[in-house]
Amino acid sequence: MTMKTHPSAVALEETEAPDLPARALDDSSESEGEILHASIYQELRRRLFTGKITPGLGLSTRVLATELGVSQMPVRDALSRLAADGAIEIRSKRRIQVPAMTAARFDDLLQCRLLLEPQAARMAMPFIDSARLETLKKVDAQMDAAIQSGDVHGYMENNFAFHFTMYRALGRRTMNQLIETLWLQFGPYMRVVYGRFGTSNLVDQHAVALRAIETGDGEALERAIASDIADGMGLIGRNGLEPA
Amino acid sequence: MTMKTHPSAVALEETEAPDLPARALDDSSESEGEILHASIYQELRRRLFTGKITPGLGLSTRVLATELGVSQMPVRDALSRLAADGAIEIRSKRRIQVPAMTAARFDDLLQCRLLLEPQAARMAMPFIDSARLETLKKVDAQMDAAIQSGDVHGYMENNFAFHFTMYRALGRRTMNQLIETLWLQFGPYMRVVYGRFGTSNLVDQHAVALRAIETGDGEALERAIASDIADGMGLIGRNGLEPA
DNA sequence: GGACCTCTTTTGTGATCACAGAATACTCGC
DNA sequence: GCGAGTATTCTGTGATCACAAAAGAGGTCC
Repeated sequence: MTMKTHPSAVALEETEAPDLPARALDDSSESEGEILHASIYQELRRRLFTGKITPGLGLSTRVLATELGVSQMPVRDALSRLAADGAIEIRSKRRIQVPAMTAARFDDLLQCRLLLEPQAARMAMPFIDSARLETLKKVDAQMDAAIQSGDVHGYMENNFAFHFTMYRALGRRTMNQLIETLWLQFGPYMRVVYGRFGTSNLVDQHAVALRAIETGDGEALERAIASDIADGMGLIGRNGLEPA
Repeated sequence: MTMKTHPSAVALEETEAPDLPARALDDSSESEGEILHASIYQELRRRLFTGKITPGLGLSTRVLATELGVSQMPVRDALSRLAADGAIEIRSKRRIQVPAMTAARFDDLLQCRLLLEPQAARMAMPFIDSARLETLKKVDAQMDAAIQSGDVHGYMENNFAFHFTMYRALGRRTMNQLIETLWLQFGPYMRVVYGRFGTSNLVDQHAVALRAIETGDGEALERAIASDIADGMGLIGRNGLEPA
């Protein structure tokens, strides 16, 4: 409706989680700020990672387009990519939505996370310099604060930042891509569960991980991340999932 | 150029590897034959899996569109999805191409494969019924024949069929998605290497895997798949990669 | 008063057009 | 003959239009 040629100014925030000091190497940055559909893709990813988009929520190309001030086209492109990631479901001529979580899918995601992330953390450890370690500590502190105050969104953002600050220290593009795919899929669901049950039951395995990094104990880090995943998602699994 | 309204008939072959008797459960089938861009997505995936699209090859929306008899739009959608999978690179206003393989990326892919596929095979083993086992044997025989006759394309198709007949027996959508992402990325490259060095050096670890399945030895199957991956890609790695 | 049918609205999908930038081909000058 | 600069072609990107199908709302009939 009445937006002729290239609106140019799109109110998109940064493509990453907030206050990550230096974006990790590799990463699909380059100069994507100029390409509209790429910006929108990153923006929607961010919303999924941090649970701003909840499952069952109906997404619409036109609605998103007007909301972001662009035409359908770049939104379509972005949604296509997200569909390829498995983050959203585009059912033919019907509605676009975040797929519902089932017990089977949850187990699937959990297993994949346990297969990839502990190993990724262990491999990344040698590349975590003091700067990154400081970042991790700061993020962890912010996450603790969020847990204390019951700030679900803050918790998820900092949890995301913590994990990917580690993984991205390793330059492995494909491995990060796989892990991101997983987060894209369970992110929306975690938000729902945390919103329903609060963050008070969350235990902070990150402290153990930090100690492991400081002492250079790769195996301990691997175990800590595995526990972190199993604990967090185990809590969700018990509470949030109806028997499928 | 002169193709007005919906050409309808698109010369797309099946979305899967050829002569897989029953398409595995789960799988993104539904009724996607009707959606154009989904068909094209599957077609391009097939070409990537089996190495029909080689790295460095320039892809163009318009060229592909006219080749397939459709407009740019569905091709664009399909390419967007493939870009999300990491299978192709869309560099802004430049050209779309299959990313070049580097030693680092190769190691990355290899490591990811070793992390996921042996486990996937092991978990899938209980679900490999006699029908699937027969399929595996047949595919393996065809693969051997392809190796003997130096038929690179036949080898790759049957190798693909062998692995995914196993993985898809397990219904894990996300895990399969991750593995498919990996194959999409190294598929084009394998084709080049095999084409350059022939298939004569290939050893057939599949026979060991088949025996493990028949005897119900999960650990042996896991080891066999790991060896299969390491052998095959190790051969490539030594021969095909220039020092990056 | 409730179930069924119909009409309207909204949706994703595909096609076409327009534009800016990159890559290639071509030409001119040295 | 060759290199540099220019012009043309081709590219992806974004916008707009058109259409069929699905969902929702409304009314009607029993």
